[in-house]
Amino acid sequence: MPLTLYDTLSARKRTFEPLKPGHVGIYVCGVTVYDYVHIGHARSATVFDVMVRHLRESGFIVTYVRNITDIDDKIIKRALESGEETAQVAERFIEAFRQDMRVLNLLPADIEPKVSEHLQEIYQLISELIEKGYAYQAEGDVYFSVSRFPGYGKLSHRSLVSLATGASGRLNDAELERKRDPVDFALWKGAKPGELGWDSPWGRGRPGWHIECSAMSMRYLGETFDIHGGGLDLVFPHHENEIAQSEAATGKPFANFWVHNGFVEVAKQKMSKSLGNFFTARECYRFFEPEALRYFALTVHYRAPLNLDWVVDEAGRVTGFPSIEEAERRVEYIYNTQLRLKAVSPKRIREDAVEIPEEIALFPERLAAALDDDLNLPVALAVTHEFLKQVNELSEPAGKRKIAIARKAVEAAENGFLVLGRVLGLGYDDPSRFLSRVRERRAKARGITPEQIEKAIDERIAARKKRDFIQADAIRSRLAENGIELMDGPEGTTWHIP
RNA sequence: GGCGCCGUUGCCAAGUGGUAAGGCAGAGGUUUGCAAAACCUCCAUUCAUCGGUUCGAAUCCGAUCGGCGCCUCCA
Repeated sequence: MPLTLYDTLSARKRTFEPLKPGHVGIYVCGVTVYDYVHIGHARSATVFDVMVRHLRESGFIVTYVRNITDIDDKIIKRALESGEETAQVAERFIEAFRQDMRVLNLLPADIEPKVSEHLQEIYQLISELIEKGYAYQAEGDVYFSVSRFPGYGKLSHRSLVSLATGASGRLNDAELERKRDPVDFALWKGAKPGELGWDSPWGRGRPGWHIECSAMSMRYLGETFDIHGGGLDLVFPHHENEIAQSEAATGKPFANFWVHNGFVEVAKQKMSKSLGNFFTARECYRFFEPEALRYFALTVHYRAPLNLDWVVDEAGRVTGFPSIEEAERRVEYIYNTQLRLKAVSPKRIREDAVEIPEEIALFPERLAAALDDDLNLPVALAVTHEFLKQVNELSEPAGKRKIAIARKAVEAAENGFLVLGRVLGLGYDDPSRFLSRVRERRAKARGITPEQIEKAIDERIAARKKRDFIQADAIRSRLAENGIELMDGPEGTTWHIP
């Protein structure tokens, strides 16, 4: 079944068809590198990561471009504050950005263009717009003349009239004076003496905010490409302006599909840097695994708001994120299920048995079907859960259920885990390593060392051997008081902290 | 003010014309020395409210109430 995606431009779900059969070009607006990635960026990146993974799993050859904006007023401001060079600030946060993406198991983009390396493309695009009469110089600035582009407003579905009323009164007089129309936007901003700048045909300055995405996307994906993505807050003005610039220059449609993800919300409000209500991803990892954040990002539809909650202690310090911790328990379930499958006794596996539970056999196609439906992430998790449940059913330790299971079923389950890791990017780590990392972090948070727990377990094992269950239970309840749960299995006793 | 989105069980969350997925919490059971984990069963005649269209609506239309987003830097 074909992929459908909600397209902001046409304001409806459309069947996705690539411009070039078998190939997909996708451009996602990345970040401006003046600070660390926050939970909202992580969500956005995860959504598009799953989109790319799903497209690849569906057989498309995908060119995934995610830009880095490394020339921007905020970076300049930041550099001024820290006394660094602008490029240093950018470099520092680019490195941090890449690391943050990596720990979230986000596929690297095929091309990660930086503005600072594409000035030539930007000059050329601006020149073309000036030549065609869509842009004009005003002192050292160059502006795009919005009224010259008839389609302006088609992405954000608003009229020029309504925009004009909103724009006037918000701009400073100096800027307003240079603009022929308040809604016009800068393609090139002239640098004041001493300000950071690059020499251009219009003098020293720096590119306006939107032009880089037009220049770089066209450079790598062509004048018209398949999918352009980003956060909902980029619809206007960023993407609206990109369309205007690009289509004015080429006379061709810019992107075929516009896909926008919803926000992470904090107390029902959008998480954003300007509101200051954000948590950076990296500062939260002492409370949960990055993979938990990834799972959390998949629990709601990509266009819907994702509500973040947290708890604080009396001093007002953050002590946890309940929803993400719940997501982490779900990730633990994935890994525990993997371990149970591995622990199935070979004696139970029969070559001649043929029965494969359909939740296992059909998991890959059900997952694909969920994602084909406008990337329905919660349904993808639901079918994943049904798959995992059935794998657990299959893996019930021998001794409890001595029923033979088909080798084909085991293989289908193993394949299911590969698909899960490949498409949703979940359960890709070494199960034991992941699980012990989680429980050791939780033990540490409770001020207990794994050694102390192991020691208590050894004592309990000795008591159990003597069938001294009173003593054994006493040890167990003492641990339970500290939140530690023991599991007695055929392989011995393990512990975990829920 | 303009444009747009949302309101589903105790909580989270799918479903967008054919009679309510999934998770958490809760209840019962299988298993266990007892537990935990795992699995099984149960858990919304009802989808903010009120009207309308339809054989049929959570899903379409209108009104009302409530929440949010964009219109300015923002994933």
